[in-house]
Amino acid sequence: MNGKQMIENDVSTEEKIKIAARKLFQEKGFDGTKTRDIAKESGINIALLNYYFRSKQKLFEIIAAEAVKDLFFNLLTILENEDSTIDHKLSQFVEHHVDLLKSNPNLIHFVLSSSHENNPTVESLLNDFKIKAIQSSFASQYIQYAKENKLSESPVHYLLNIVSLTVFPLMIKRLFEGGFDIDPKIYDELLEERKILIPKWIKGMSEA
Amino acid sequence: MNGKQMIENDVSTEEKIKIAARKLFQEKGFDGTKTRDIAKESGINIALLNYYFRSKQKLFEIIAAEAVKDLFFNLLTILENEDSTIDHKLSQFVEHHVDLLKSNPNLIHFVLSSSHENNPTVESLLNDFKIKAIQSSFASQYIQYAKENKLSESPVHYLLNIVSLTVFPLMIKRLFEGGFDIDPKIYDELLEERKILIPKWIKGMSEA
DNA sequence: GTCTATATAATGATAGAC
DNA sequence: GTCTATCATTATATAGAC
Repeated sequence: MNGKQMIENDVSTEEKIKIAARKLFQEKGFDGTKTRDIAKESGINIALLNYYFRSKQKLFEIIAAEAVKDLFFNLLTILENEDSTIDHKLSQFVEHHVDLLKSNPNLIHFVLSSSHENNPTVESLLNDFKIKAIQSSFASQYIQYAKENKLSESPVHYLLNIVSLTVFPLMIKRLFEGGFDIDPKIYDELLEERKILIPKWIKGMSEA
Repeated sequence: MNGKQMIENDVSTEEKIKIAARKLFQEKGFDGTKTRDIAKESGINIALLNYYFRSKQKLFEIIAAEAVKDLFFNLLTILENEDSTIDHKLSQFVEHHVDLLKSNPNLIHFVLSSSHENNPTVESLLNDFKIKAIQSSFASQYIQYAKENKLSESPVHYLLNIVSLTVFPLMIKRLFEGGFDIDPKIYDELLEERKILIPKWIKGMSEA
């Protein structure tokens, strides 16, 4: 058995390429990222990229698929937890996304941009997720919750509000900090505060 | 005077190019848009594009600058109106942006993407706007308002919430409709409802 | 598996005729 | 002002040696 190429405690070439590709695609998008840049960033050459992934397009699709999963997989887990109340799911949703997007600020932008550019791979992955979410136990749990709490507006508003309040501030983090010499910690603290504030606000909104 | 090239009731070549460029840049970004595509879309050829705008880059900068202005110019007018209360400005803000982004759904995405990709032109335009907003009469008016209403949280949260609730649902309009056969009118009606609901919600949040 | 060299295609921009 | 033809560069992908 001398085929063992991936040494323990090290990173395989394939993974090196993926790491570089992920970084560049998420920063500059598909068209803005050149295979040469990926090769340089990962310390290999273009031939190897094609050896492992056959084409830039195929490599992109792998990266995009993983990004969608990163963004949505844990979300489904949260939504489908049968032992959790709607209120608890709300708290978890906010906490999870603030943490996730603080550590990977480009993730949402990448997924939104890719779907915006009518990327079929991303579109179909997003669609799969939407179907799963609608079919999940969360849907019926939420309907029950809305009845009990006599939520007057459409449930779509309720969900839109939660996502908007949580995700949008993470999307404009750079915009907020750019230009001035604002310490990134200030905005990070603000985001931490929102983990607690958003559930509180959502309550207040329903009662308004 | 035979130099009159722009015929009444018609569109100049320069404008034709800009219209095509605006559409494509906003859909596909700088790197995704090819000069040949712009030429084809506007019914002219690449040579003319360079004749009028010297380069793809310069054309992009013009389009990007106009997009930032479209997004922010009216906003400053709303904020700086001395005869308007904070509450009224809030209503105007929501109404204005729902209308603006319904008619031009790509505008925000384009501006956010461009700033995301560290486009210096867009960055500097956004920065100019931020300075103007901070220096505007709105800033002091808001501080006064916050005191009177004893708003407990940071004013940044207050502003973030308004923008998040207003803008984010417009950013994911396509995402929401895509995949299923959802009538776009449904989401449009939802957005219309938000013109009235968001100011109400914001009140409720402050009191939570 | 990894590299260098190269084929093939596309892209931005210009020259020069009309 | 507008066009066709063309150049120079860059990009993706592959061939073939090691």
